[in-house]
Amino acid sequence: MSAQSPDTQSPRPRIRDAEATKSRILEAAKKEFAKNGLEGARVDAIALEANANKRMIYHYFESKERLFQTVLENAYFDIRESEKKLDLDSLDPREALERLVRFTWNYYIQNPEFISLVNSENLAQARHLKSSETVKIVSRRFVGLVDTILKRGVAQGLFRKGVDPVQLNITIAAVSYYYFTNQYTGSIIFERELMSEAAQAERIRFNIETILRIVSL
Amino acid sequence: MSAQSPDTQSPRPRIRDAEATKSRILEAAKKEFAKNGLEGARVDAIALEANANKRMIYHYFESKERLFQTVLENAYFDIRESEKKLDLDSLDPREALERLVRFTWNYYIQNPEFISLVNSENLAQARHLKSSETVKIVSRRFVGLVDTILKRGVAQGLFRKGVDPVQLNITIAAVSYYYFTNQYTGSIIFERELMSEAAQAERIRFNIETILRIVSL
Amino acid sequence: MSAQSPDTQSPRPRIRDAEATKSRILEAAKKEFAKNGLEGARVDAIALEANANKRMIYHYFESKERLFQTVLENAYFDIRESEKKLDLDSLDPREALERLVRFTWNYYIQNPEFISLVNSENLAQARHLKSSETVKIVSRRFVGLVDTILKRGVAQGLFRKGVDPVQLNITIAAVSYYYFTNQYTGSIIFERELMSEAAQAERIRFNIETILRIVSL
Amino acid sequence: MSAQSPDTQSPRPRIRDAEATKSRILEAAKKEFAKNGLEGARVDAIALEANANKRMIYHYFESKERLFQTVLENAYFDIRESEKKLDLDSLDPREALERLVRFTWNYYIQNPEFISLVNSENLAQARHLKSSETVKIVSRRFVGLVDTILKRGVAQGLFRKGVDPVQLNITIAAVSYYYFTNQYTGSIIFERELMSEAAQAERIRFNIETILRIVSL
DNA sequence: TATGAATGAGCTTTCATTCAT
DNA sequence: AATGAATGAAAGCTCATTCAT
Repeated sequence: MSAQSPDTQSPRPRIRDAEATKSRILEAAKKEFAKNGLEGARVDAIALEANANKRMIYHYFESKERLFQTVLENAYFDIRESEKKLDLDSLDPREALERLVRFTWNYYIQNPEFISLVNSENLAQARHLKSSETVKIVSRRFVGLVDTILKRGVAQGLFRKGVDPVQLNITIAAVSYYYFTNQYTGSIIFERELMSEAAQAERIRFNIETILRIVSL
Repeated sequence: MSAQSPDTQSPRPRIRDAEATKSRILEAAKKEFAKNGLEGARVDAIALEANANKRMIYHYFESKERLFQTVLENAYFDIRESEKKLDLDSLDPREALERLVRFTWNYYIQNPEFISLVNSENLAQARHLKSSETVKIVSRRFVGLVDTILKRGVAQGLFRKGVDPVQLNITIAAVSYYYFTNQYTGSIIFERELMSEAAQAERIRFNIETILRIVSL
Repeated sequence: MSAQSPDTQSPRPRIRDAEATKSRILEAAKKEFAKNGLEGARVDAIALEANANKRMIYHYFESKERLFQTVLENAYFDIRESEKKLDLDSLDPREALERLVRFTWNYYIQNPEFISLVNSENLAQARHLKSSETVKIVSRRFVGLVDTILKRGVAQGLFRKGVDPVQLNITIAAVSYYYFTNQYTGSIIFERELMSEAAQAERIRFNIETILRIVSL
Repeated sequence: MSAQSPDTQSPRPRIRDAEATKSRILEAAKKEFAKNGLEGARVDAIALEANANKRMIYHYFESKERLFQTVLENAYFDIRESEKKLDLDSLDPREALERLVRFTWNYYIQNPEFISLVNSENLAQARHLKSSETVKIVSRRFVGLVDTILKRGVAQGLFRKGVDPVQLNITIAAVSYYYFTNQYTGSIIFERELMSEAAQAERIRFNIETILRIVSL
């Protein structure tokens, strides 16, 4: 049981490292919540996957609900951090939009938990996000992104006037998000494999076309 | 919904009417599953709401999982039935698309459970839909709808060629669906009331514009 | 459901025949109780197997417990009736014993439920038999059987004196009964197929030998 | 039975001792299964009797069925352990057989659950034993016991040749086992008190006689 | 006589959480 | 910091039995 000698190299470090334990728990929790939803997730499963003790979860995160909140906040924080690195201001407005659409798509691909977590939070009517200051702060920055691109496009005579940046923002998310979140039912309804490489490439192209047509003169 | 006479709210329908009981259970289950997800839904709560006995649920539907499947099949059946009544073929292709976008929006408004159920099913990786023949059959009809409109539009020189009807179909759903399913987190992220009458009207307009621009020459 | 027209010949007679229904229920109950024990037996399963309505069971037999009692009484009645037909008094005492041993064996083979029912009743500490007059009456006759054979054997100088007929009776039953009731665990413990034709023949021979040795001079 | 000190009956053993808890559960389960059978046994009753939490039962034993399996394996293990201590090889073959018959009898008297558990397992068609390696191993040793005695008896000119040790083994068990398992119905059928001290002594004598007559020249 | 609908009590099992060390 | 033992509440589900026709 406790046969770890302290100085030999252990494959899975039981070293008393609070930060490491916390982050292992968070990683495991993200997976479990994404896979099974808030209600479906099992604290036991998280502890097992995190190679941690169940008691630790309560020690660090107080409750399952709070753990979910932390996972969710981190998820929002991460996506906003990634967006910051896009450097859209240096690009031609049309290319900036295209890059943003591609980025959104790729982010969902590489972080499939994100969508699932957001769905869970919406099922819970965003009750965890409501009390989260962090999320509100990082979100503000993000909404400004599209607004800037639109204004630059209009100034350069490339885009039409009057496009609401929030509506556009929502639509950029929607055309990718929906495709992923509904991939399982969609594959059945449309009797088509929606997640093959080819199908994905086609969808990205379609989405870029859609967004550019929205802003075009 | 059910055959209750409207002015006498029967306190305890001990009437021995299997069909009525079944449909009360289904109605209650739809609500509960929509509100709390598949895992979060409580069989007790369904029985209570249906003014039925828990035992009856198992008698008629075998298990919670099967009950969910039935609810889901009915939901798909209902939306497809409503679409059938749209009579789009008699309209100008542009008007037909507009009506379809509006219909989709209104259906989600009037049947908020639909989105929630579909989300739950996707969390479950569509395992209930997979074994459902009913859904596959009713879906086939529906996919043809947009295809017909597109072809008519192209023939009349109103729409460009080469628009994939499945992609368009998905996009029509996406721009409405996403708005609803993410209304709670969205309201926080965008710091804007997304479900007010005005906000809704604006979104519908934006969506119609989006869809028409996709097909325009 | 109730589409039986009264005058056409129906494959499974739904004719209102109380005796037939009762006996179908009894037959089904015997099987179910034998297979699953008193607790393990399911009233539903009995009704299904009997091609009868569950309500009928309660109509005719009052409760599951009383149904079990009736089944058990019948089982005892049947075995005693069969024994009566053996006509042992006309045989040589040794042959009479042999026939009795063979009969016991064969009865268990042909009525495997008997053993199982008796086991169930013993688990219930014979609480159903206690109140049964029928069983006490038919049993009395039976105990006399062996006593008569023994006396005849002693009189003819074939058997030794002083063998207790009750002990012998018990032993005759024991050497067969145990073999059957423990056939499943026995096959594992002894790593031997106990129920093959050859194994059975061998056991019968051994049992006859055992019983005859008990009484021999 | 367990490690409770004899004079202080501890009202609520909240001691955090996994082994003790497990063995209390096993002891209680043995009683409950013996009394009510596999189906009739109540997990609640076991928890109560074990002075443990119902949750602990599932923690340690996974399911009611597995708990039964463990109880059963232990029961077989215990009887075989006791037999090992008999030291039959040092005795005269006839005395060895007598001792074995007496031992069997006494073991059933002192461990009345054993018979009941075995009966339950046979009702279940030995499905728990099938997957138990432990039982198969301990059984092998036991079967050799009688074989050795028989061979020694034949070598010394005391027993006849050709007696199958397995048949003898079964018969030794049968004449005691049947008496106990059928004590309740037997007392009614034979209208005789079968479990009095005198009745028992008489039965033991009869059984020893029976077994010795089987092997005698 | 016969039946399908309905039920309350209670079953096994699961879960998030807390206790003791 | 870390852990295994323990628990109350409640979940899904099953059962013998009764009701209404």
